[in-house]
Amino acid sequence: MKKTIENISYRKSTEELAGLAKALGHPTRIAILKHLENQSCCFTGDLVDVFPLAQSTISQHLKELKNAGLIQGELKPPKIKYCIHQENWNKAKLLFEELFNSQSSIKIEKCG
Amino acid sequence: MKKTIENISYRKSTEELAGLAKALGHPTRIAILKHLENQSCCFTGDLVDVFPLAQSTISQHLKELKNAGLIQGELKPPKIKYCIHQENWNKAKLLFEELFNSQSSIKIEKCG
DNA sequence: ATTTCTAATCGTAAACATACGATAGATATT
DNA sequence: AATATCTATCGTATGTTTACGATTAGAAAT
Repeated sequence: MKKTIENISYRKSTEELAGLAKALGHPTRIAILKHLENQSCCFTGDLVDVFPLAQSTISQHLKELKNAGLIQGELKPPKIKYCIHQENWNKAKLLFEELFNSQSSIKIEKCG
Repeated sequence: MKKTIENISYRKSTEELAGLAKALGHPTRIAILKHLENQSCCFTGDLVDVFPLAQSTISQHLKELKNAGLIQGELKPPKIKYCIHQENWNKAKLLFEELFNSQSSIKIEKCG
């Protein structure tokens, strides 16, 4: 990003969808989510055993998923239990569905 | 990426989904796709008028969408007509559906 | 042949992402 | 109080992305 151009603004749903997609845009994070879907929840340590990555790296990925709202962490001292954030997960699902299903049949044919 | 670790390999569908999500992970590219859905197709030049971005930047975004397989370009000299790649679009749709719907009810409860 | 039009590519700067090890903080256990 | 455990955060190196302007390439029209 060369220019510190005043940022282009898009519709809220566009920004949201892009943000979610970005969070999903790494295989490790997809794998973590798939793991959570089977598992109902897990701890950081579990994932460190599953993936050949440093604990700090896993933690970083979890943070991104949490920032995107896709997962939530619950304190279970001394551990932290991560689960899918069901409400946001459903919202995300809807946003993707909207993208993939919204091809209007009334298309503006501008092309030759 | 500090380490030139021999790359972790994930299941094919995980890699594919992550790749697609990454391509969707920028608001400009989401907006381009939404535009294509209404429009049935468009030319690079059209998008340059719609978005306050340089022509080279738009072209770059189109390239990424093309690499991800989400759009295709058809030569209409001297222009190039871009459309949604319907077959891959449907595949992508399925992969996301699979992610969002696959929460197994038989969850392995490992958590306290 | 020259000009015009469209879009890709090149070169580049700045920002962001991904990985690591090391360290710090919070809570149990001893 | 001291120790052990778990996880987040810091600092850092390296690779990738995003933006730009300039240039190039291809086709059509003059």
